[in-house]
Order: sequence, then C-alpha cells, then structure tokens
Amino acid sequence: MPSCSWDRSLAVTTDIVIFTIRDRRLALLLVKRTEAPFQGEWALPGGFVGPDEGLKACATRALDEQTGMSGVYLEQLYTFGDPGRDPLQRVISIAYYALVPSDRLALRAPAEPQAVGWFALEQLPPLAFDHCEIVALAHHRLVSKLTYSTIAFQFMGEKFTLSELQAVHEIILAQRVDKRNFRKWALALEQIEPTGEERRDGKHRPAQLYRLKFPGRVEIIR
Amino acid sequence: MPSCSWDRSLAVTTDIVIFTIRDRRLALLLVKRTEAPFQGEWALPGGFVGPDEGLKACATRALDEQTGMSGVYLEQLYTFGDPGRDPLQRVISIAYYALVPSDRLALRAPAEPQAVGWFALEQLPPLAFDHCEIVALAHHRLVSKLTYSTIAFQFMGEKFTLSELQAVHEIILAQRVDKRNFRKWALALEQIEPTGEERRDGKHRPAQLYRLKFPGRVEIIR
DNA sequence: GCGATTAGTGTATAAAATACACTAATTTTA
DNA sequence: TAAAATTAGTGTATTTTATACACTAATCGC
Repeated sequence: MPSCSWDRSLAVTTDIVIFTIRDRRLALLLVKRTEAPFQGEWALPGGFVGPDEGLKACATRALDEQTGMSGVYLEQLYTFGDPGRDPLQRVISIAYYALVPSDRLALRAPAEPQAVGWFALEQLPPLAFDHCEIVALAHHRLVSKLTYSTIAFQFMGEKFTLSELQAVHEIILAQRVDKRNFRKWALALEQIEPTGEERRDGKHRPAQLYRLKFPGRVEIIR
Repeated sequence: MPSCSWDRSLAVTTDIVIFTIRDRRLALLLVKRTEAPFQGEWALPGGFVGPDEGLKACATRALDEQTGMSGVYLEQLYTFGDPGRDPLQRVISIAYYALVPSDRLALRAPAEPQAVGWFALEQLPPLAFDHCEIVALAHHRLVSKLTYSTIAFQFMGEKFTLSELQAVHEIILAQRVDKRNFRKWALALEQIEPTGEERRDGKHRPAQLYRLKFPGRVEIIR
C-alpha cells in the first residue's frame, strides 16, 4: 500500500499538553481555534509538521509560536491517528507533553494573535477533536511518572523550597504526603542541593532554598 | 503551516518489533526488503497506513500479511519521524511492539513472498533505516515493563508451567531469579490458575500446568 | 514579648523483598 | 528393581524499605 494512494488531505501534526502548577492546582494551556474545524473552540496548542522538520522540533516551535515559552521539559506521549478524529481531513497527531515551572507562566503575545489561557485540569472547557482523550492520557502519564522519576522537579523554578516541592507532589497526586518522609525521599535522590540562601515570606521561619543539580534531567528512580 | 505545503512524498507507516522466546533466547522477526531503499537488507515488518485505516489496525494488518500471525499482544511504542530517516521520502513511522507466544512461531507463507526470519536479539544483522534504534527502545520498554506489569505472560502458550514462566523472565532480564520467590510473586498476582493437568517431559517429576485467567490482559502491578 | 505561622528534624513499627536447602516425583540405567 | 539423575515443589529467617507520628526553631506582626 504505497503512499501514493493518499490524496492531498493527509496531514501530520503535533499536539502539546502543557502542564503547570497555578493557584495550587494542576493547570494546562489551551488555545482558541481560529479556523475550521471546531472554530472558536478550545484546543491543545500544536501545529503541522513541516516537510523538513523533526517531530520534537515541530512541538518546540508550536510551543514557542503559540505561547512564547521555550526551554521547557518536553516528551513524546502517544500518537493519535483514528480516521475521523478530524472531520475535514485525515490527521495523524503525535502528542507531546510539556512541564512549565511556575515562575515562567507569562505568555508572550503569540505570533498569530489568538486567545490563549491557562485552565485548571479539573475545570476544562469542552475540547476540540479527541483532545480530551489526549489530556487524560497525559495526566495519567504524569501521575504515574511522579512515583518512579524526578519529573516533578521540572515544575520548579530555578530556586525552590522543599515545602514548595512537596506542594507540587501533593497537587499532582491529589493527596497529602508526610513532610518528614517526603524530605527524606527528596534529599536521598541527590538531585537537589541547597543554594545557601533563604526565602522569607510571611511571618514565619525562613526556608532554605534548593536548586536542581542537573536542570532538565529527569531520573528514573526505584 | 498548512498540510498543502507538503508534496506527495509524505508517508505514514507502522513498524513492528515482534518479540518471542526462541531457543531460550529473546528473538525478533525481520523481513528482507524487496524494494528501495535498503533493498535486500533486513528490516522490521511494517506497512503504509491506509487512508481510512487506524494506526493499530495498520500494524495488525502488516503483522498478518507479512507473518500470518494474528491475535497477539500489540502495543504502541513510539513515533519516529526524523527528516532523513528514509533517504527517498519523508516517512513518519509509528512503531509498535508485539509479543508472540512460543507455541505460535510458525510463519505462514506471506502474501507478498519475501524472506522472513527469526533472529536472536543479540545476533541481529544490520538493519535498514533507524530500525536498530527502534529495536533498542522496544527492548528497553520490554525489560522495564517486566518489572511492573504482567507483560511476560503474553509470551506463554495456552498452558505453561511455572518453570517455563520463570525461564521467560530470566531470559528477558538476562539474569537468574530465585525459584521460591518467583513462584510466590507469580501466584500472588492472581492472574494464573492451575489447569489440573501435568506436563511430563524428561526423567523427572511432572510439572503442574497453569493458564492465564484473563488471556490478553496485562496488569500494572506494584 | 507573645501569638501566629511555617520550617525543620528522628525514631519506632510495619511491610516488602531477599536469601537460602531440602524433599517429591518421575525416567533411565545398571 | 534399586539406584542415579533430573526437574518440581515448598517455608522461614533476615534485611531492606516504607510508613506513621510530634515536637522545637525562626521569623513577623502586633
């Protein structure tokens, strides 16, 4: 079955589930579609894969063009290609997910002006295409990776406290964790180190700041 | 960047890493290419995704057409799409991996006659395209899943002994495991049950035969 | 200086994983 | 037909890992 049996309407795209922690909730970024199909509805950012463009490069470019973010953690998730997932043409989409530190949520005005916004995962609007399924899979992957990798560290800014790191875990797992056990676990990984500085905010004891020893690196643990 | 910027040479394919246990080794199935590029070289089986064909359906069809096998465990692995991975056209390939029970290795004469054969993973010939990378990733995924799922059960025939199941684990992990601990682990999963029959072979005590309670089902454990 | 608030620390218990050696049943051979 | 050879089958003790749990420390605002 050679490729020439295709008419011109085959397309390959990437879709990106961009997670962050916002207002103590797991949130993701959506864009409002400006074209058919699903015009005016919310969808995952993404774009068509260019003729000489790698898949991850396409996701990186879409991320930059539509949100102004770059240098964030980005990993391939799954490929969706059911015929009929786009009513107008056959689209095969390689889904990625990205994790954005809380200190980099500022959205640059996008190249193609369009509505862009952060939504709490628990309060998403209806999504175009099969994007709801993609989000569900990405969420599942994230929760699962939390328990056997250092992926959550990618949500942290350059400097962070152990309490902040713990809060990120609690938000993603949607359950409280024991403070002493968490700190034991986090420090035993040998992936973070104290900066020597402290963070003071509020009327309480200041907290030691930590940084990643290997920014951008995600270790498989256990 | 709309899809019409593509010329006709975009293609989407699936490639399948078909694992089995053969001669007490982890082995996989390769086909000899009959067309350019890489004509005459060994490659993973696979095929072009049809205009109205789902991705998994494409992999299933390729598996059937090129090897005569059907009904085996099949899971999406990763999508490879570097420009230049095929020298003649832009090809984006969704890789799958399949696990074949040892009692189903008979290869039907393929629809399009071509050389097909099983190769020990440790003694693969040079492979076409980036298939070596695909195999490496599939192998990594398999080893990794072994420790947190019941995936190895998919290598077993309809009836099997605990020693045979243990051997499969030892072959994939490339290390011996303790017999008593392994049996404790395997039985505690509650995924297998005795058939009541015994297997006699050789001059030794016969072994209890077991079967899967839920054939085709892979449980995440731990 | 006292109240409020969050940061920071250790130990005891429970659960899980690991290490380890003999008896049982069968076939072959002497 | 008894002994040798071979693989099947079984339990317990030890180590490691995970969990549960409560108080002191430092700062800010009043």
